[in-house]
Amino acid sequence: MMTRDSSSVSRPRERIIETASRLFFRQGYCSTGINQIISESGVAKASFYTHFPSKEDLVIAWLKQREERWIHELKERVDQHQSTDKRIAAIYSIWYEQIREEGYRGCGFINMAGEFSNEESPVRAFVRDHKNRVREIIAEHVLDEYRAVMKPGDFDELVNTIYSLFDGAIVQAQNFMQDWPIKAALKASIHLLPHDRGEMASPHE
Amino acid sequence: MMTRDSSSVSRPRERIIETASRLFFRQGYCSTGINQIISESGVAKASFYTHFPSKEDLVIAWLKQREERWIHELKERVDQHQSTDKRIAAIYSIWYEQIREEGYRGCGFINMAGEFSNEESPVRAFVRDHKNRVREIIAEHVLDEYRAVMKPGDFDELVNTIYSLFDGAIVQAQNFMQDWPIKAALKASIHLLPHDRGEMASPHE
DNA sequence: CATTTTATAGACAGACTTGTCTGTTCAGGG
DNA sequence: CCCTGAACAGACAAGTCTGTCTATAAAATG
Repeated sequence: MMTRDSSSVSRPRERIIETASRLFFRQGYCSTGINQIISESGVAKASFYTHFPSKEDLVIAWLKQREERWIHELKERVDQHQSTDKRIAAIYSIWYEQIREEGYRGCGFINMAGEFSNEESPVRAFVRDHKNRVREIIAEHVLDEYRAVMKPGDFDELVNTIYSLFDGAIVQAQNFMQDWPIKAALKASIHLLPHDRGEMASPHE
Repeated sequence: MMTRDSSSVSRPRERIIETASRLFFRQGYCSTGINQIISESGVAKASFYTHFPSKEDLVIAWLKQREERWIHELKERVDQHQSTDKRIAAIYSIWYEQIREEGYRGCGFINMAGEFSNEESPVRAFVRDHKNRVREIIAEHVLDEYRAVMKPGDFDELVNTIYSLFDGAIVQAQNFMQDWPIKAALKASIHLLPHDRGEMASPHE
């Protein structure tokens, strides 16, 4: 077939990660072989193994890159808005766009973790750390204005709940290949915020 | 090794499904080979292929059995209680028990679906149907008393939200291997019910 | 220009995959 | 008692997998 990714525009290491990104995400870890990765990224097998000691090292490298881009994108979208409502909407906006694309595959991190049953595995550890970082963004960039006016325990619980709702919506959307889980979760998240909650009339912003 | 499942107490077909249940759930679909299944269930390869035309037919047969047991268990637990609050707690009680066991692996259906990227695959279709049936149980066995007092659209949205929260909690619990997502989701689900709840009754547009 | 690094193609090893096939053993029913 | 059907063991086919190795070519660097 020879479907070179972007020929030789970028250096081998980048080409490999870019191809792995596409294939691991679309097909999953087990169902993607090294041979497909090297052939589609137009790289020799030996070159592959000089850059990555093993297949698992590659998937970690990919997750690391994905994490960086993802956290950056998330912060950028959230920080564009002042009101908590709009900030919550911002974190959902990414998924709202993705679900519209062909072949939606949900959260790459969750999907990868699902294929590694050993919870001590580096992949599982990385995904756990990633999810903690997203959780922190929700706490510090999205819901921060509630921290002062709530008991610490209640605030943490609010963060956890909104985060569970978020991940649940992503998984459900992947399952049904429809966007109603995203919509419902967004609405419910705003509804879960404590006090006043007037349907309209958002004073700030 | 010869780790026969339950020797020859049950007929081959049952032994195979029981072993597949354990291995597919714990290790995943791709990481479990036919050879391991036949060796651990103490069955000849030829016997396996007379009962199941292919590995995929086996995983479907397993999911079918799991579905029946699961739906049965769920209904039984829910119907023991009268109040909606307790009924919601009942659906979480299963997971609350499972997370305490060694090697928690979350929802077998979600995990399987994650390994089949082709959304037309029979496995994906089955999981989709399963999730719809669980959703129906939430609507008809858990939240039914709210149906009459809400606008149909609002009721559906409530069901969807509580269901997303449910699945999200399972996935998060699997990720962190802790039970706080279950606790938080249970509390939030009850909080999301309309009427009297906490501060005031909001018209909920 | 020479040397060193880096990438290439592709053969190869060895283990593993699903699935087929042959032949044996054994229990139940006529 | 014999015969049929089901389960058994295990070799085998054909292909996959990850990872190693050799040998050549290109590019970068002194």
